[in-house]
Amino acid sequence: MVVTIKDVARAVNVSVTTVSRVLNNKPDVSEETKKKVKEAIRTLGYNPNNIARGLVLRKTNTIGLIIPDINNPFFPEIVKGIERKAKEEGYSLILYNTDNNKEEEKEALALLRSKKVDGIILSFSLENKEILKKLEKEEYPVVQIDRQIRDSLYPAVTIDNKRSAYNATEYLIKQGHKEIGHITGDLSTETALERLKGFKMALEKYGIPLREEWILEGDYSRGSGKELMERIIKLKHRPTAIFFANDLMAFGAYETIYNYNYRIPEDFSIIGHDNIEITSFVKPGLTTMDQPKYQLGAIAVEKLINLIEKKNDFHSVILENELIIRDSVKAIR
Amino acid sequence: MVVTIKDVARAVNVSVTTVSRVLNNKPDVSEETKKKVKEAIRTLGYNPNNIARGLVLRKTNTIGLIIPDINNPFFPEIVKGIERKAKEEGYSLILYNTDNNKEEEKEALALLRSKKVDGIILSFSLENKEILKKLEKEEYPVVQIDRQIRDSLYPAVTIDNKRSAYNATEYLIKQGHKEIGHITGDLSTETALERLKGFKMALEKYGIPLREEWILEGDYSRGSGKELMERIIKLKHRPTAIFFANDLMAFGAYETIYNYNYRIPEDFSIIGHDNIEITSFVKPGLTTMDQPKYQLGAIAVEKLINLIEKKNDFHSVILENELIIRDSVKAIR
DNA sequence: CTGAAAGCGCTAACAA
DNA sequence: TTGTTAGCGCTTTCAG
Repeated sequence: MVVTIKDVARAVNVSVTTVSRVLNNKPDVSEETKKKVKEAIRTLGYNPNNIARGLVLRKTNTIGLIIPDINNPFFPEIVKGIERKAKEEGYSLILYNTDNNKEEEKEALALLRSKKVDGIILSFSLENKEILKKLEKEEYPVVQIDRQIRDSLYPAVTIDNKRSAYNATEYLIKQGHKEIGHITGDLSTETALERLKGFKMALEKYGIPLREEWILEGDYSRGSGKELMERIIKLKHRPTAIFFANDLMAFGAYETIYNYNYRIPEDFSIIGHDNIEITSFVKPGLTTMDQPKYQLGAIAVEKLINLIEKKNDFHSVILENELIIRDSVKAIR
Repeated sequence: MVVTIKDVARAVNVSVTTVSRVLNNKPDVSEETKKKVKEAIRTLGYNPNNIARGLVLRKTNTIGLIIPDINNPFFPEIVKGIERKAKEEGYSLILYNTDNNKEEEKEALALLRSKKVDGIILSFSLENKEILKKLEKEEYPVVQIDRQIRDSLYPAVTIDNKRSAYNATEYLIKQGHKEIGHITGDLSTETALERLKGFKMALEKYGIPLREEWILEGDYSRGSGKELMERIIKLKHRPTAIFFANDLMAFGAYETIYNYNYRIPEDFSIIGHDNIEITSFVKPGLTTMDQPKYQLGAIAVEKLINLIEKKNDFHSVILENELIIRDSVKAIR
């Protein structure tokens, strides 16, 4: 049988209130009883039932996390930042993986709510923006991470994706490329949309014509990078450089390129996005836009806790990110 | 204000009991009231409070997961298997990352228990075996994954690590290598110990002398692989092949080897362990022992649920795993 | 088919 | 400094 607060009260011959008081370090309890209670707690091996406590306090000290794909190396680092910070602040983490499925997103949300998590950090696709609107009305604490839905008032913790894509593309241009393609992310995410915009902006800025057949929609998966790269290789007229909306797709492209016996960067210059760890130990090293992943996670937790504590901090935060130059882009004249 | 079961009861003018009954699909409630109740639930936007339910039912439908490092690509796949299967079975997942810290392991356990999770899946270091013994006495449902503590009665879901290491080493030998090193994992884990045993067994079986200076203890991190490879390179007499206890350390070694301008596999043959996704897109592709990661996770959930449901299934399961041959091992005569 | 009452383990006024 | 009481939102006897 599991030991409850009653058992320890009985053991020491005090009321449960008193035990509760020492449990929560409240004042107004004599040193002596405090000592006795603590003793009993230890000998009985009492472990407080946080779920009962949660019921009365309306606080579970748990936050929910909904992410698209824990298998995409971009996310584990974010998760780590979230987990670490959350633990530090006394929160546990309930994790849901949606596989980019809109229905799963909804379900996860409902589940998390019925578990009465104190707040939720999520990375949603645009299709579920209505749901966020509803949550807003209830003032349910939510912070968006990586993927922002702009219609929502909920704060987001992201980088400036448009600018980041602009910088990536500009780098290609400054290396002398004039024929540049872009494999986008899943265009039902704001992130992919923004990166596409940034890409186009850069082309326009430098007066480089945009060719629709060089802009292909991927879904952030390695497989889609692989496939789409094949489409590009089969084109009669091919770009000399390609900006991939994430590193994983870029690696998919590596495979295809090698399969066709082409070389990087001699035949195709490749630039990625996210700077996931493996970019550095692939050959050639992938030039990419870094993202402060761990920080993204940690800051999201801070923002969420502010919301939970009614500090009404609805400002989004945009973190700086920089270009990491490695060896996958060739300078041409 | 959040809407409770009382609110819907009041709205339909029935008792909370009745509402509870339709919530849980119990019989003995007329079609008509059922309809009305459901209607009210929808219009009021009622979301059951699972935490209150958990209090009375003594069941949270939540399981805890304690893993060493979500950033090590080996784990996200496991987590995915766990998350998926858990969701399928109606459970949520609380995640704790320990960074291989023994104290964090303990804390996570205590926290999870006070959150009254129905069971726990964990990957622990040997140092905490006493704690597991204690849990056993309380019949707390626990399943071990990847890392097994043999003193514990709790079932483990793993591969046969000794055999796996044996096979890896044997492969090296059959490719003609006679001077073979081994970078172990953190030797406070059973997994690393077993792999070391398997390595030694293979050498012995084939009458190959074991050289202590070629056996170095790592900690499963890329950094340690990098460092230890450097130690090996600085040796006067160097092995021609090295078995790394996991792929991540092998990749660390790749770096060092390239930094010293050596080549793989010409100068060093490398074999890893785990077959994390990136092994295939690194050059040269890393030859390694596969692990059925997703399955490991899914099966652990099954076992845990059996335990939770008192099916008293304490048998460990050992999954098959195979050698994946790529290009990091050279055949020599 | 329906409801009243008790209780899950805990905290928080309020009294004493 | 301590205890009594009520109640968090729900399920479950037990009666009707």
